[in-house]
Amino acid sequence: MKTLEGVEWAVHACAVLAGLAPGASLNAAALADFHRLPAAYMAKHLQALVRAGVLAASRGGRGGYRLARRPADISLWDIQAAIEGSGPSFRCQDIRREGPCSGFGPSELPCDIACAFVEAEARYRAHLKAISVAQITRQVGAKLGPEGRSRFNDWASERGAKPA
Amino acid sequence: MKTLEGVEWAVHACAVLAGLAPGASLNAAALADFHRLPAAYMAKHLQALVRAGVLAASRGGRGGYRLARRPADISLWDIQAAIEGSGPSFRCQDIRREGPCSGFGPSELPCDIACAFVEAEARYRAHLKAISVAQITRQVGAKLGPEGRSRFNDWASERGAKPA
DNA sequence: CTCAATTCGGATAATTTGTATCCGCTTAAT
DNA sequence: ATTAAGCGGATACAAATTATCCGAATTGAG
Repeated sequence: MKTLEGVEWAVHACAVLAGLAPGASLNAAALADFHRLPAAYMAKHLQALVRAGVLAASRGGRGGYRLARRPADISLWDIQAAIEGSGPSFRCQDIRREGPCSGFGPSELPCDIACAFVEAEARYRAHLKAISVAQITRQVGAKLGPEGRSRFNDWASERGAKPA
Repeated sequence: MKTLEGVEWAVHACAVLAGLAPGASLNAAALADFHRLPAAYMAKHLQALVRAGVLAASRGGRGGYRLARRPADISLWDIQAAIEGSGPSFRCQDIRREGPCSGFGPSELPCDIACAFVEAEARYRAHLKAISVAQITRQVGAKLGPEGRSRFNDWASERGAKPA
């Protein structure tokens, strides 16, 4: 039950993109460098976000990554699912089917233990689904203050992306 | 974000113990054999449950594991925490501290991204905390039916544990 | 009271998973 | 044509998970 650190990277990357002008893009090297992360590995996560439909990529000179839809329509769950997969965390092995009591009671009925964990996960996901990248970017931007936001815009311009 | 399979084993083991007479115990070999699981590895998980105060162990001949408190007072979260630890799943690396915008805004304030994930985890845990081993055992027992419950009691007796 | 059987407990090995990098290929702008 | 950039696969490396073994402690019988 550990969240992969790639999820943290991916959310931060999406938050940066959401802080640019709508439709603006940055390449993998820039997104990695903003947080001083290894570019090669960050690129792999960005590819996963593209496969999941969270980001869109443009190849060739002056290419890069941009959000595939509006920041308000991208949830934290979308990002986590892109990196870790959307399958259940609790994978019921149905060990109840083995042993002296197997065969008693309808085996079609779901395992009560698995149900409990699946429901708990549903609540986890529901909370992340309710939080958008737009919200995150707004909160982070507010904490940065005017000077920090200005610094961010300068950085984006240097990297060839149009600031918000 | 994968739940360790040991959690499933541990919950099933606790559910079995909760189906016995109050205070009755079973050894690691018996608890593993009930679901046809490797005894040596099951024993390791049972030890973790003891360290967490969920189970109590007795050594020597006729020893074994028993619930450390009433089934109604043991939650699924207690068991998961015993196996996986109670620390947060999302471990914020504070990567926001690096890069061109570091130092802007009060660094003492928590990272909004980490907060969102921590809150989602809290909802996950809250649901598991609300479900007791007693509930699980009741549901599983109901599904087993009279014949299945009788089979379970016979098995427990063979293994030297007093049935409920 | 000793001895042997039993059982837990910690240390140890094997396997899988996650982390990270590199290279060839395709694509697009200049 | 040349350069910039993403894409996918192959490949090391590190860490966590899975699994097993052997010693220490306890009980009960003789």
